[in-house]
Amino acid sequence: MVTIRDVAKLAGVSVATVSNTVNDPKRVSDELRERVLKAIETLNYAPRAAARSLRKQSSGLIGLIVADITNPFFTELVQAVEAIAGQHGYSVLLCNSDEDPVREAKHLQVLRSQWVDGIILATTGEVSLSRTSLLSQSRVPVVLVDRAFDGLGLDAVVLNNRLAAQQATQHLIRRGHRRIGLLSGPTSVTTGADRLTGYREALLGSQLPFEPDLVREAGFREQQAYDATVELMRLSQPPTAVFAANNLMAIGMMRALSDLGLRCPDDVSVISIDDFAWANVFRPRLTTIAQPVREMGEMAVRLLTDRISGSRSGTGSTHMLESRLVVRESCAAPMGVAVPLSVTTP
Amino acid sequence: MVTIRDVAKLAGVSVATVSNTVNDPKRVSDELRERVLKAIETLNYAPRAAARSLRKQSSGLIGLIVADITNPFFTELVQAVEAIAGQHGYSVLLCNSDEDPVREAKHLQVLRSQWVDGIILATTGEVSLSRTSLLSQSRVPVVLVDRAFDGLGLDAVVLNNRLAAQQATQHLIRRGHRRIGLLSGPTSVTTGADRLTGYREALLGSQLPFEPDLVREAGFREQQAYDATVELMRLSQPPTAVFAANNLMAIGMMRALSDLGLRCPDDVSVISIDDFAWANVFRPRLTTIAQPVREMGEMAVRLLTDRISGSRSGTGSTHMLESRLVVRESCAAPMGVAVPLSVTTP
DNA sequence: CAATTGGTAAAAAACGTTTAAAATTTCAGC
DNA sequence: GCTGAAATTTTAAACGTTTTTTACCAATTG
Repeated sequence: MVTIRDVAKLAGVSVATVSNTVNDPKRVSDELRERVLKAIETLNYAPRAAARSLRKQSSGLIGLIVADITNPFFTELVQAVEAIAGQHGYSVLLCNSDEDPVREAKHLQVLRSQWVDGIILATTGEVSLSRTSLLSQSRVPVVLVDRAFDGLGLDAVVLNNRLAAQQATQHLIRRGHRRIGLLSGPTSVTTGADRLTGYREALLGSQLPFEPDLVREAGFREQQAYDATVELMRLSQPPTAVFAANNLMAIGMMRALSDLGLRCPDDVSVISIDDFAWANVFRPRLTTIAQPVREMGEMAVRLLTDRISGSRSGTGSTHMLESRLVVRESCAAPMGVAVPLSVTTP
Repeated sequence: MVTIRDVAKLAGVSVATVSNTVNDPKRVSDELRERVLKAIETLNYAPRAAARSLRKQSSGLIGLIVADITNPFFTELVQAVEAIAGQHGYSVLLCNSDEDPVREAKHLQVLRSQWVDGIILATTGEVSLSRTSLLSQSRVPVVLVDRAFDGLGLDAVVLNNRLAAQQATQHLIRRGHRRIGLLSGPTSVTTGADRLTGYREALLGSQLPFEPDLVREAGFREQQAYDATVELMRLSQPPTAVFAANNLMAIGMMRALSDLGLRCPDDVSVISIDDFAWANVFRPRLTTIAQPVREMGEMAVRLLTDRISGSRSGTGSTHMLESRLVVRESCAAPMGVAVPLSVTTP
């Protein structure tokens, strides 16, 4: 184990000089800096983060808690956050709550004792538990991502979920659909509730009735969406199109349709929120509402580092990013309905 | 900021007693322990990891470096490692090298200065650079995963890649194929080289000729596989089946086939290494060779914690896990060839 | 009854840095 | 050459734990 003392001894200077050459090289004369650098090189010295952060009262770590790392949305978020945090000189401590509020709370405890400099949190939404530990825990800056909640004055970066859901629903309406199903997320989390709202607003805007029977809560999960799709399609009057509120549910739905012997988009059209790299390897290629995932990660990191540096303070605000419609092949006109010309070449 | 001193003061004991009740409760009398615990509770005290690890010479952190986190194989590996490391009381510092040896080396530097207790490394294979920094860096235990390399005596947990490639190739052969293409990974990494070897062995075992023209190096990347597929299919005698050496290349291939107007499995059969959650949402559902990803993560963590605790020592060894054939729909008999009965109902 | 033992608690010494304060050197201006 | 200021370097004091050493007290033993 090579410490700063060893370097100092070899270079024939004090430890303070070594520390200075590492942290603020211009404070030390050319000659000594030269000697110190050489000593560091030959000893292959690296300062010990634990000692440094003890003294500096900051760890150089940020915590990232995601709800489900196997969800491509979060995977891409993790990728972006890790890359951008790295550019800012931070390493990231990754936590995966697996949609479990208890695990989320535990992770928060760990992050607290690690004294991370900040936390980016995609909460499970069951905030009762985590909220308290969040609050009680010292002044660690927290930025929410994907899923917001009010009342704590935290910064948040989220999709404009209402508009996104409107976009999706309107796309189906423009294609001529009148009975549009919804695979909804849990309304206890903002992403679930807002997307439901957007769906209703779109219907309303086109003077279409809202039929509760066509809406199924499937918890953002694939298997639940599979089951819900089966139910929907067995209605006496099944929907001619379905809007899935996230990627996992879209996949569950596709699987169900295929097992039911229904063809997409011939028998039923599908659109969903969340684009992902392989959406166009599916058959049919999925029409989706894309989220600017990378920008979300980027913004979250920037908000967080600004909080950490103190250049940002006061109560936080919610930052909304806009979605983008990606038209592929999974939406067609319902059987027997002529498609308006304007839509045939999107 | 509440420190151990504050707790000690409130409980009316020395700091040593507080430390003992936290770390080794049975060393302190019931009465004092009671008082201390209460004080900790009311102050909501959490020991500071930096101070603790400075003194204990261990950080409770393990570093995990993956080559490409958006690759579902690595995503699942990350999930497994994070979960299991958590059970062992470790948090994981996630690093994504993006198949870039330079980034990998940088990450290793960071992990070194963070003094992680151990590292799980899926190396990019370009070891020249990372190898040196690995060697020079102190005695941090390292476990390689997915991709091994010899000469450093490190523990490694990998797939039995030769056998896996044999399985894949033989499956195609049994279906009646005689001209089988290979989308290969770079032979500079073990996974690439071994899977190529397995492919050749399978051909040899069935007295089929090895035709270099049917083998394309596509760097484990989707786009390169796309291009390679186009080339393959434009040969005067194109293959009737192709074995893609990983998931990403299988996807690139499917995309290319579709763009070429070729149907799978009617015109060309496809099999690949790496199963993933959505392989059966693709059309056709992909026949794959599944890796026991979760077990690999589990074993890697166990090897690492054993090294850390010192219960394992000496030069490391390579642990091979076996693959499993998952038959779905992407492999059929070549046109005009009768399929042996034994394979029609796999 | 003195001496030893055993158990519990407190005091104090690390751990390896950074940084404020003190000391030394350098150097310009007179 | 002297003075004071500026630049550079060193000394020493933190940072918050854990752990070794020391102190204390009671009980047991010779």
